[in-house]
Amino acid sequence: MAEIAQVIVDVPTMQTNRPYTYQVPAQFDRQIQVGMRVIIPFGNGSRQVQGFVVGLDEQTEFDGELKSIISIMDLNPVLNQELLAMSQWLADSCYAFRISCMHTMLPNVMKTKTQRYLQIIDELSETDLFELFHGQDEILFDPENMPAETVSRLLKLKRQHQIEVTYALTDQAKAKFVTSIKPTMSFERYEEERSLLRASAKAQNKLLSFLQSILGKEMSLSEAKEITGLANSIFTTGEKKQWLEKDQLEVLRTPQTTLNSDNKVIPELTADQKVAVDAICESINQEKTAETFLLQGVTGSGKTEVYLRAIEETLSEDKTALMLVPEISLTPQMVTRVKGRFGELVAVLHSGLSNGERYDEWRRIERGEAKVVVGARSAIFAPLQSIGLIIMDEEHETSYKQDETPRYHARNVAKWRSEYYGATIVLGSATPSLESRARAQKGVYHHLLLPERINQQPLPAVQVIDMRQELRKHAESNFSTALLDAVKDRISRGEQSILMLNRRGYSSFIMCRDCGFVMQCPNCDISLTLHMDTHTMKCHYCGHEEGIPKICPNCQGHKIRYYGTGTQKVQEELQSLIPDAKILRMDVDTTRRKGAHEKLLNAFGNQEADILLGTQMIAKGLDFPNVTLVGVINADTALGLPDFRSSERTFQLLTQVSGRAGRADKAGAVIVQTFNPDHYAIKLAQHHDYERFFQTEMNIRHRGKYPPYFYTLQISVSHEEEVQAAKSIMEIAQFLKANLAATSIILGPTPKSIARMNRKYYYQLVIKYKQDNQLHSTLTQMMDQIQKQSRQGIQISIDPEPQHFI
DNA sequence: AGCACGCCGACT
DNA sequence: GTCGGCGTGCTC
Repeated sequence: MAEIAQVIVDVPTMQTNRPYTYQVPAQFDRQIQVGMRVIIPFGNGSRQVQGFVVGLDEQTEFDGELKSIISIMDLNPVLNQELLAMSQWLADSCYAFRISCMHTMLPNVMKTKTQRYLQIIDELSETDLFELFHGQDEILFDPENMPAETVSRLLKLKRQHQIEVTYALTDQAKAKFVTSIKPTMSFERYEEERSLLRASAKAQNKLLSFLQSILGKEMSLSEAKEITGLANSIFTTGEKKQWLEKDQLEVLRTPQTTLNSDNKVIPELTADQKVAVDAICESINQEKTAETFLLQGVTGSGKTEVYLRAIEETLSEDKTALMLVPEISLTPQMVTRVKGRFGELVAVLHSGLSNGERYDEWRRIERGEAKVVVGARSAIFAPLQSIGLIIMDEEHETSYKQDETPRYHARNVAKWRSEYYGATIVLGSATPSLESRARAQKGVYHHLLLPERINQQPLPAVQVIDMRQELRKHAESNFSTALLDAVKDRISRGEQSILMLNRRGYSSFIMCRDCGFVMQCPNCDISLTLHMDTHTMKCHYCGHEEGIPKICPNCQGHKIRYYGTGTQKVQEELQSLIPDAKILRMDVDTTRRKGAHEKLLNAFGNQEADILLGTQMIAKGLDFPNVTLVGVINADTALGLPDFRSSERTFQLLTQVSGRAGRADKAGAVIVQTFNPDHYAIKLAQHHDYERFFQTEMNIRHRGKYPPYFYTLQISVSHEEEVQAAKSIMEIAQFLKANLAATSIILGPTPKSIARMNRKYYYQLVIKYKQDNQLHSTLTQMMDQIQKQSRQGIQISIDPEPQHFI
C-alpha cells in the first residue's frame, strides 16, 4: 500500500487552514516523517509551495486525484511531536492559521523563498526574444519590479503556451561550512617526510610538526593558519604532497561571549532565598507535576540566584531548563552570568542574532547540545526536550505578549509546555501582574517571597514633586527645582544620575501659532513627530517622512513652532540648565544601530557621563553602582490613557526605576515629577507598597469587571473606507450579542484611538467574559463569515487578552 | 497567496 | 469582433 501524507501548506488563509492529502512517491517511501518540510504542487498550474507533514497514513478519505510530493526538505523532522501538537493548540487559542503558528515556532530560515522563472518552450519572435528574454531561454519572473507593459507581454506569451512558469523554492536553512584540514599520516611517516626536506624548507618543516601535533583531529584552515602563521600556499603544498586532506567542516555561528571566571563565585543564599530554592527544587524533583511558583522579590533581592540554583537542580535531574527574560534585560552581563555558571550548555536566543546565528543556536538546542536556553519571548518555542523548568523573569512585562498574529502570550505557552512535560514554572517579578498575583492568592500558584534586598539596604526614599505647584512657581520647564538641585549635587560629588522620560503620548510635533495647524500624516490620523537629527517630520506608525515646513501649509503664516517633549528637547533644556553636565541620551533614535545600545550603557558604566537620559528602556535591569539618583520627569503620561491597566503600568514602572538607585554601598534617592501626586499608583509606588496597590487595584478591577475577574478579547476590523469598517464591526457586534452567553459583556464598538493607519480605518470592540462555552465556536464562525468579505477589503483580527486597549 | 476562469467595457 | 480589466472560486 502506498504511503499518503497529510500536509499543512504554506498558504496563510482561512480556506487553506487545514491539512491537504498527498501521495508519497515510491522514491520517498518510508523516508518521510511527521514534522518534516516538503515541497508540494498546490493549485492549478504548476505552482509549488512549502508544506509541513503532519500525518502519515495508508489510505485517505479524500476521493479525488492525489498529487505527489515533489521533494523532502529535511533529513530529520524540524517539528517534533510536542511542537506539532502545540502548533494546533496555539492556532486554536490565538485564532491564527496553523501555518503561521508553525513558522512562529521555527527560525526564520525555515521559510522558503519562492522564485519564479519564465522558460521558453516554443519559438519566440526575434523582438520578444531580445526585448523580453535578452537572448536567453530563461529569465527571472518578478512582476513587482518589472514594467507593467513587460509583464502583460509576458503573460500573453504564457497564455499562448509559448513560455511557461517554473518554480524554485530555496531553503535558507543551510549550515555554514569552512575549509578544514586533516592530517593523513602517522607520526613516523611525517618524520620520514621531514628527513626528505631540504634544510631551507622551513615552512614545510613547520607544517609537518604542526600536523604531527594535531594527529587524528580536524581543524579549520583559518584556525591552522592563525596558529602556525603559515601562508595558504604552504597548506596547498601540503595537500599536494598528501600530508593533509582538505575537507568541508560544519561550523556553528555561535556568537562569541567572553567568559570571565570571576562569575564562577557562587554566592551564599539568604534564608528567604533558601526557602524559595528548596520549594522549587522539590517540585522539580517530582516527576510529572506541573506546578507554578510566583517568586515575588523586590529589586535586588536575588531572584536571579534562585533561578540559577533551580536550573542547576534541573540539570542534575537530567532535564532541560528554559529561562525567559524581556528583550531589554537580555544584556551581555546577564548572559555572561548564566554562561559563567553553565558554560557550553547554554544557548542564547535574542533579537540581535542574524538568521544564520539563530538557526545554529536552534540546532544546538534541537540536537540536545544545549540544555539551558535563555531568551526573549519567542525562545519559549525552543526545541528543548524533557523540559524540567521554565523561568519567566519580570513576568509582568507586556513584551511577553506578541502584538502581531499569532498573538500568543509566552506565559500561556509556558503553561502548555509545563503540562506536557510535567515541568515546574517559576514566574519572577518585583511587581507581579495582577493576574498572577491573584492566582497566587487563590492558591493556584505557590507564592514565594523575597522581601529583603541582599545587601540589607533599604529601598531608596522616593520624593514626589507636584508639578502643578512647580509651574506656579516658575516658568514652564521640564525640571523642578528639587530635581535640578539633586542632579547638580550628584555631579559635584562625582556620582551619576538616571533620568527617565515617559515617552508614551509625549512626542514633539510642530504647530502653527497663527492658525493652530498641526502637521499630520497623510496615511494615518496622527501628528507627525519632529526628528531633529534627520531634520524631518516622521510618522511613528507607517514611517512616512517629509521635510520640516518653514511656512504653514494651511495659512502660509511664518509662525511655525515646536511643541511637545522628546528626549532630545529635554536633553537640550537640561544642557542649558546645567551647562557642564555630560549627558548621554538613550532612546529609539540613538539606539537604532546594532550595538549602539550596549555602547551607550558601557560608556555610562565607565562613568563617561554624569547623566543618562532616556525612555522606558533605561528602567529595566541596569545595574550601575555609582548611580545614586533616579529622576522620573513625567510619571503620569500613561495615567491619562484610556486603558484599565494604566495604573498598573505606572506603578510597575515607578517601582522598577526606583530599584535602579543606590544598589551598592551608597544610598540612593528617587525623585518623581507628576501632575497627579495624589494618584494611588504614584503614592503606593512612593512607599514601595505592592500589597496595598494590589488590594486597591483588585477592588477597582472587580467593580469594573476587568481582568483578573473577567477575561478580555478584542476584535478589530479595518477597511480603506470608514463606512465599510464601521458597518462591518456593527454587524459583528449584532452577531455576537445574539450568540454569546448572557454573562458576557460587549464594549463598543468604537473607532480605534488612532482611527486611521496606513490608509485604513480601524474599528474595534472588546468582549469581557467570565465563562463562555459558545465563545470559541461563535468567533470561529464569525471569522469564516468575514473571510468571505475579505475580497472587498475587510480585514479582521482577534486578540485574546490584549495588552493595549488604545 | 496566486492562479484560472468568466463576464463586461473600449480598442485595433 | 478581440483584448484585458478585475470579481469569484479553488487549491489534496
